[in-house]
Amino acid sequence: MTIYDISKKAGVSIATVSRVLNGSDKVSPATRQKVLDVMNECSYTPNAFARGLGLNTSKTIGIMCADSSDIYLAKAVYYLEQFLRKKGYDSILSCCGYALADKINYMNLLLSKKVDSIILVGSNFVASKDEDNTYIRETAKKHPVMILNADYAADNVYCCMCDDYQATYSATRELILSGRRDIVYVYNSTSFSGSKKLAGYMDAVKTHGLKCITEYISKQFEPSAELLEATERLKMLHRQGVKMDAVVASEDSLALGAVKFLTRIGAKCPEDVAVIGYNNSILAVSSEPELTSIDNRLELLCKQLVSNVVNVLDGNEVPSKTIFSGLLVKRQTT
Amino acid sequence: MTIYDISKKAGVSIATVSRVLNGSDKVSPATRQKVLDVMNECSYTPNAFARGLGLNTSKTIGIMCADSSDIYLAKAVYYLEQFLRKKGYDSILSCCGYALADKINYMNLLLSKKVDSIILVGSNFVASKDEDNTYIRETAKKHPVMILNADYAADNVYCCMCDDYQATYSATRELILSGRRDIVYVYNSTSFSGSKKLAGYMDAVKTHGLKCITEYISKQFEPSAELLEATERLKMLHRQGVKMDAVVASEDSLALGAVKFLTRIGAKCPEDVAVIGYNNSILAVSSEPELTSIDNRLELLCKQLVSNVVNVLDGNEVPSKTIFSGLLVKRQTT
DNA sequence: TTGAAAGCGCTAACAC
DNA sequence: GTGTTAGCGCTTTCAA
Repeated sequence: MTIYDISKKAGVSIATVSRVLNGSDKVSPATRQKVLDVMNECSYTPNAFARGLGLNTSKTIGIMCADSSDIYLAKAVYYLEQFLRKKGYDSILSCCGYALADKINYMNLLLSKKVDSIILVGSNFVASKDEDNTYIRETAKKHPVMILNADYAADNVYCCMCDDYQATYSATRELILSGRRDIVYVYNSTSFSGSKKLAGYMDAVKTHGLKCITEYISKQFEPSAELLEATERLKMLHRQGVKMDAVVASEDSLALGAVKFLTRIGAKCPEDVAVIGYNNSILAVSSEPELTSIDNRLELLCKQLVSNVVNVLDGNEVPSKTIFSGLLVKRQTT
Repeated sequence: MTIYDISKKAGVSIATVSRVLNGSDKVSPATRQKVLDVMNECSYTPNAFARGLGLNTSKTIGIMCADSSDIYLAKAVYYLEQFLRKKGYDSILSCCGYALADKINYMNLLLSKKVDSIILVGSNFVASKDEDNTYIRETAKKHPVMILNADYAADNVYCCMCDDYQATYSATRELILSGRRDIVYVYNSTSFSGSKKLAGYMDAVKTHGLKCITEYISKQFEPSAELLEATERLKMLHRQGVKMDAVVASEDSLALGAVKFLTRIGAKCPEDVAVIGYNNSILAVSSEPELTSIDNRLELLCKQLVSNVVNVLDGNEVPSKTIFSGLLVKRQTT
């Protein structure tokens, strides 16, 4: 069923059908209704290829993320898809892992599908060596690139992020002000936002004349493995006689690892040791005791980001960076 | 950069360029190389719209799920995307919620994008009233429909599922054989797989002359809310004097609710009460004690499903149903 | 082995 | 308000 069939049945030209299709106001109500009726009757749907071929736009946005099964990224993808759809855009998802070569590869694939823009979900897309970001700049020459949770300055690149530095700084400071002195920081990422969080912790601790105790746990495929690893590492620290009365973690899963560690050694949380996680995910609530966690406003970020893409594509002026503050959600571990 | 530009630069016709593009063997090696060189030099990528317009196929699969932020569904989407990409297909994601009207709506949107097939993730797509499944049958007339975790028999519909009935039956029976007598079942879904699980529990309990104690918790937007609700419900049951020495749950989150309940009332797990969850998600490991959980072989299911779509699209014969057995992963709560 | 040309379904500029 | 027509970039007969 094509525009030609409809035009024939309705006794009008294909141009008129097209006008009705695109809501042009240069069609008389009577004609419009006639065409609409025929369309309905035939349950006609326009062919996206033909339209795309002419317009060179697909009303489709490419979403790239390393791993959409990660609780946090999954939530981001979900919000993005929802908001985009409300604005009339479809989303093509591409999970590209953490390797640069794959990122480039998958990005090209997406581009060949004629997406109107690309959203990079997660700070792992921005490398510290700037030459590794060439693929972003290249793509941005043709299509706007939106980045969630990373800071990258380049033409036609727009970032939405949470102030992870400030959030971690404040949370750590709050622990200190409530009398904690030996605060361990457990983290699993050195990405842009990863290092911001780390810096927030370090500055807070140093400013108050305390010392940094950090444990780095390398990224593993299963987050549950990282959780268990965190438990083990803290146990080791404990065995070595390292004192601690608080743990701040860069992810809820790691914070749960800390809670598990405390249970294992029979320490009380929060009386003996306080724990703060990050992301305010379901893990925070599932824990016993429930986890105090930093909420980095994912929904807000996604909403803003989508509003930004749409604006950019409509040719409007859009800020190159949008920054929200994090929120400390207090529960039982502090 | 189009096929015309390339043909001009290479001094051949567009037909030849097209042949090279599609790996036809009716091109002389010399010509092929010449064309390939020009393509490389210009870093040419074919236009997906133009190709799609001619061929009426997009090498793209539509993935529909109610909510991709659900831990389980997110994982499924992830696996599907990965496996599809390996086979050269892209995925358009569509999160359509639980309302029938939206399902239909979003499915039409996907179809207008000319996806080659549609994958329905989760048994909530199959309604018990068969008239509500008309949209599936209609779509299947034109495109193969693949369903993950539900059983629906119709032309051109292919299902991959886990034997949820058997898995729950076996798990419950194992509890009974180890001496448990008062087994509570907590669930939050009456979808196809939801009712299979329920039936598995009920049959196991009845077969052994024990009585059913079930608690239904209605679906809520935040899984953490369901978790807390489970805790409350069990507390109420407990206050009413209902005896229980085991809890089987239809989801890990609900099982964690049970664990939380036990902690709250000071009961020991598994000594006083055993707990079994479902999905073997990260929640199972994050819990303290760690949760025994039924693994419903998601990765395997997704792999099989993708292999099935590809085969159907290639015109090969494919079984209409593929069923895997669940796996009880024993941890500390039993 | 190669080329010419028709056609896929739609949009938009232009003419009436 | 409505119709005619020229593309958009590719695949695929059909001829050569």
